[in-house]
Amino acid sequence: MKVSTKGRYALRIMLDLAVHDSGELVPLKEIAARQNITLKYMEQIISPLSKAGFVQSLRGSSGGYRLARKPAEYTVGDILRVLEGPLVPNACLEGEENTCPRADFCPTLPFWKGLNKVINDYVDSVTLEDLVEEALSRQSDYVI
Amino acid sequence: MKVSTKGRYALRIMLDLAVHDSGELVPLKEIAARQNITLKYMEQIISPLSKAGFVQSLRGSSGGYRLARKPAEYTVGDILRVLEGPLVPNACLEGEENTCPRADFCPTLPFWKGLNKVINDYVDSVTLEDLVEEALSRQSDYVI
DNA sequence: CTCATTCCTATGGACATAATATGATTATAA
DNA sequence: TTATAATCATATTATGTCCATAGGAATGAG
Repeated sequence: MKVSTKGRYALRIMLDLAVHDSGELVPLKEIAARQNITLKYMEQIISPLSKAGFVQSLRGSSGGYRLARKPAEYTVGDILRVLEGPLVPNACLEGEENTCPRADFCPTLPFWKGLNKVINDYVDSVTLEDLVEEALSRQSDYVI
Repeated sequence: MKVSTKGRYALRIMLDLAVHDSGELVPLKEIAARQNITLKYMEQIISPLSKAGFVQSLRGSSGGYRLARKPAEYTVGDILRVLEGPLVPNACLEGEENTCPRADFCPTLPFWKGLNKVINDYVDSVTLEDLVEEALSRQSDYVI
């Protein structure tokens, strides 16, 4: 019942990019230093975010990353799902089709659907901008 | 972000006991046959439930299990936590003390606390009795 | 070109999950 | 008492995921 480190780190990376968003590209090396995460591990985490179009990147010297949209336009759920896949508490809720043979009569299915809903409603109710405000109110030097 | 099979099976076992609660002891063999779970695996799952005082057991011939309380007196969260441990989405929320060195300034901590709250509020808002009603309304022969 | 940076892929250790298996212990029925 | 049927306790094994480390290829600016 845990979110993996990849999901949690993705959130920290996106938040770091949001807090340090000056329009300039931010090299991953800087984020790695601030967040105390190894560069090589961060590359694996930001790659899916880039492929999903959540960040813009430029290779080569003086390259780096920057947010593709405004912080208010990302929900935390959006970000977590890129790294975690669907945030479902039970495999029977995954996929379009009901593959579980018990679906038609399973008495616990409504419970799992309800849990799924409260989780996803919540993570989609918080935006990256909310976290930015939280970060600014908590620490003056923006070192997250 | 998944509940393990042990947690899900625990719920099905408790529900089976609730639906077939006639005051008599129910041998695990019967539940295993109805739920299509191997007896040996079920033994591992019901053992913590028994130690937690959720079910009463009697050994020997014509022994078995029975609920220790009324179905309305168990929340689904109670049952899941016996098998899963605390239902927290992030390790930093576990334990009494704040062991995470980032806790004092971490800008994502309030988000995780909020997620933790909606999850636990929900799982504790549904009781075993609610599932019994769901089961009876879904299938006439009570074979869950 | 040269250097910094993104991008791609592979590898491995640690740990958890999901079973399966074997047998010991206990209590009831006959 | 004896056989039976159930709980209880460990151990083993396969499988998979998580968390990271690593090496190198491609790219772009100066």
